[in-house]
Amino acid sequence: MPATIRDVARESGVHISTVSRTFSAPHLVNPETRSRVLACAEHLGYRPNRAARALITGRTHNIGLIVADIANPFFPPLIKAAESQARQRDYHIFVTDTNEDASVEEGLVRALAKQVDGVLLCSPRMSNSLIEQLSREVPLVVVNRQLTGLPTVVMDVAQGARLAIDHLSGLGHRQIALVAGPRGSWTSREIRRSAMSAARANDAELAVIGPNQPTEDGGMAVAEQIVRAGVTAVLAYNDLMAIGLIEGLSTLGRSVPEDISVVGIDDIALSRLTRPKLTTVATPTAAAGRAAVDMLLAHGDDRRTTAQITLQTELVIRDSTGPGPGPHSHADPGGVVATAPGEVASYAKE
Amino acid sequence: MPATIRDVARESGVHISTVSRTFSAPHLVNPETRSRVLACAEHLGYRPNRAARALITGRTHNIGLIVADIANPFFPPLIKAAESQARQRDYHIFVTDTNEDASVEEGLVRALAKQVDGVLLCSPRMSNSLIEQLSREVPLVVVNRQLTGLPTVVMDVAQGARLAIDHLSGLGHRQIALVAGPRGSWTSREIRRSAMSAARANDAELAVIGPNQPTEDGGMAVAEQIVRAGVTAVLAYNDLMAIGLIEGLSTLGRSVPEDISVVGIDDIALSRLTRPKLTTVATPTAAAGRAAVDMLLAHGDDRRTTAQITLQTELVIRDSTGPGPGPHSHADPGGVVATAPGEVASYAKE
DNA sequence: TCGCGGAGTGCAAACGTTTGCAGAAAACTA
DNA sequence: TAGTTTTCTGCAAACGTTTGCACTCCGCGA
Repeated sequence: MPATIRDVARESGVHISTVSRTFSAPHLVNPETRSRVLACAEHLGYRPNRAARALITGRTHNIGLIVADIANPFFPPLIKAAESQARQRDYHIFVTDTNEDASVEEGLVRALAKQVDGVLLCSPRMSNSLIEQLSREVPLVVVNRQLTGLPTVVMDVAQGARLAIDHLSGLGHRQIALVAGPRGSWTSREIRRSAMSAARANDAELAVIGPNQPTEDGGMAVAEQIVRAGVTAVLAYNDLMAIGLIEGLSTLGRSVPEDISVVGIDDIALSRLTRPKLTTVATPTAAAGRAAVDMLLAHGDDRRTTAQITLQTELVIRDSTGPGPGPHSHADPGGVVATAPGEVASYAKE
Repeated sequence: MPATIRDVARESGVHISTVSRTFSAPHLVNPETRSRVLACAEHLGYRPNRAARALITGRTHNIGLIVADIANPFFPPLIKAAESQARQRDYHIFVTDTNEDASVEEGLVRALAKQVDGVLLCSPRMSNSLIEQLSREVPLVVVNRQLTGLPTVVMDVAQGARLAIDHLSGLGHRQIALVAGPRGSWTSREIRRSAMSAARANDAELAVIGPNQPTEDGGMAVAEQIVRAGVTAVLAYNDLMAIGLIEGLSTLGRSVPEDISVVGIDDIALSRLTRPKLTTVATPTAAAGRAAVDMLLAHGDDRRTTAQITLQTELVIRDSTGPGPGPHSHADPGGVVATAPGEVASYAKE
């Protein structure tokens, strides 16, 4: 029913190849003919069928974007940035959600493989080897996990965790808990590794709790363990968990930051709106989205760039952290200036 | 490079049509042949090219889902529900975001048109006539806007607004403000219409403020106007604005609900986590997502169902509303039991 | 006058599938 | 046994594009 290239050709009295060229290589056709063709196309409401085009050219001009949980406010800024970056280059982003489920993830990549020119895999939960295998079926850029041999974009959460622990130690906290993220999360392991070494360096004890669901409920669920552990400060895997935890603590009669200090990670918009406002490690999510799109589109046909990008993080001190029982050091607990969130050009190369 | 149907045919010694049938009509091929073909396919890593298939069948097995703002927590539950509903029927959902921009919206529908079997248009900002025009280019289901002649899914926000105003009036509020949503929003108009008539019925005055951006910032931005208007209660277009507003009021030294009562709409997860917890009108977002997918897929080839579905809403009373200056009526301000959020089968037909 | 080159266009073969039709073989039915 | 149906498979034409090649004109310089 919709007009095809043939209809336009008939109506404008030229061959279909001329119509095709009018759209995909305008300089090859006589301006006069071109405008006639365009007029007919307009009149018939013709739009080139991208699927048919893809069949020939091998490029769909679509990019798949797979996230663990679209309801996690961490992702939307990344998604939006990726979308606008893609749109500028005449690409479309198709977003899908895996429900934090590794097997769904695999199926989605496979399903997407033939309909897109590449996939942005954010915060994957599947195994490294599976990712490597999939990367042979479709160009992949992995976000939030480092993986040799594949193009990746990660945030420097190790630095962030270190800053957070230093901050808490500086406030006099000696008993700190780390609320871990989901199983299979590279970021969670990275945070843990770095937080442990930072705690050791500060003579603090670090109790690791988890793995947990990275949601408000997940945070709320560990409140009791936190209280039982007797810690005076907590670093949570993400802001959502931190917020849930604060809520959970309050129902147990503990207040933040008076009784317990809490630090989140991500700096989602929400963390400015809760009471108390959340101290957190800001991650440049939008920049990550843009960078990922750039990397995917960068290597035109010479497949398999394996550039690795690490984006800086920054500690943002708000109201959910306060002095602990220990001696109050006056080491500067302030934030480190990081990659400006709006700056694409300034990816720090690793 | 990736294996095609021809490779499989060669390897298994049958014609390509047999391979094709092995996948798309297995009952037509001899079990023995079929298993041989499947083995070869497996071995070669063959997956049917959906684009090529779509060219012939005219069905892509994809559905486009366009939302105004993916960062608005109202949408994710709808998206997830739609995704899982679609997945069950072997369809994929492609989500895109318009940044609340009507012109982007139009472009997206057009771009999506050829790559999907239909589009779910959520909370559109464009004109009715444009929507109707687009619906001739691609099957459309409109969510959050009523439109004759097109299949639509809406929430009964009129009822919700009425319940909210009744609740506030019952608490003794006589000067109420309505913080409107964005220009072009059907829902916002509907709320306004209903709230005005409910206010009249309750002998209360209703000041309308807006249109506004439907975000935290949008809510925060009107705090001053609210204070100047001298109202004692507010109904906000959505929870996000309500939360922003509460924050804004607090920086102006007004506390909720002591000085001013605030009611939101949507019942996003977050509204349970802010302090005070938000009184709000719950909308069955997940059910809407499922219903929309069902409607799109329902009319197989007999295009153009024009069923209209209205989902019930429910008032959820939490901590952001309290007694006003006026006489305290004892009319029941309680919530109305509505469509269970998990129930798909129970869409209320209009 | 001839030859040459460039600009514009048409031709037809692809791309990877599906599917109506037809033929062959096998399995029934009478 | 012969006829009839069923089951399976192959053939070839689509689907809507892109693109290398070849052709025709036309203008230009020698």
